[in-house]
Amino acid sequence: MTTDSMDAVFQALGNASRRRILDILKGLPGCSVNDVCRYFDTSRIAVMKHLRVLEQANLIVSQKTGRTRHLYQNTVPIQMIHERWTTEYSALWAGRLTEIKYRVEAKPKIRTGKGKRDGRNR
Amino acid sequence: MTTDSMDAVFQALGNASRRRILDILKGLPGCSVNDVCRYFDTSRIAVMKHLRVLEQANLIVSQKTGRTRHLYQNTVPIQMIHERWTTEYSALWAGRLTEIKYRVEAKPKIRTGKGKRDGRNR
DNA sequence: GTCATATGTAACCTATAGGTTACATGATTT
DNA sequence: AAATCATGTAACCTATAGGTTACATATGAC
Repeated sequence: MTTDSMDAVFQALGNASRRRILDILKGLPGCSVNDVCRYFDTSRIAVMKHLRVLEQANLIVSQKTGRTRHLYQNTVPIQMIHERWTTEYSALWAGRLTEIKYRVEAKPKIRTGKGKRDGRNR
Repeated sequence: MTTDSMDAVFQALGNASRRRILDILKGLPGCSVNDVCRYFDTSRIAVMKHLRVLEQANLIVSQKTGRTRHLYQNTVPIQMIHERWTTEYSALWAGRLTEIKYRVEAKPKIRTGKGKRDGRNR
């Protein structure tokens, strides 16, 4: 999982309406766009934008049959993040802070151009 | 954990620089703002804005001694989300999709005012 | 064929994200 | 005391988020 796709997943999850859509699709797999809209007070277009964000983050998939678009939750990205975290932070989850291996490496900083007039802002 | 704080946590995690800061603090607990800045090519102010977002999401805490501000990761919010997900999506994690209980309830939709001229956009 | 329905697209608006430079302030060092 | 250093704040800029209305298109029903 690339860092860009992690960006997309977390950003998509960073909105209560979108998390709610995932809950709805969990309960009504294959439902239509209008079905989802019934749960919201906002316009259909706003919901469709949320669906677009979720689809680009690969958190949902859609399949069109006729004129209706059927929506399904895709649990793979959340599973991948879950697995990654449980391995990477396993010591933290268990509360065993001392077991964490420190492995941060400082990359040489270059910071070319783009101003930097006042050195105190570095 | 309120939905607002979940918003804050996920939004904070939805940025690679901020996730990187968490990794840095995991490896260098108690380091200063300038220490963190050495890992980035952006200005110190940009890093401080990321730190503000992380602190408002409660993902880091800071303690000032003298003129230096010491930064520490706070694992509680991620632990809470992890726990919530492992209970709520436990069937999904294990790949047992059929075990999920459907429990979505449709709230009556009212949608007062604010336009709605074209009914097709509902 | 006509009409209603489900979805898609375009243009617009306002608030926020993420970056910058300039400047201010308190703590250490010399 | 003076200089330096770590941090904080203010003002600004551009791109994106999240919402709206208006319009377009394709499909199902009668």
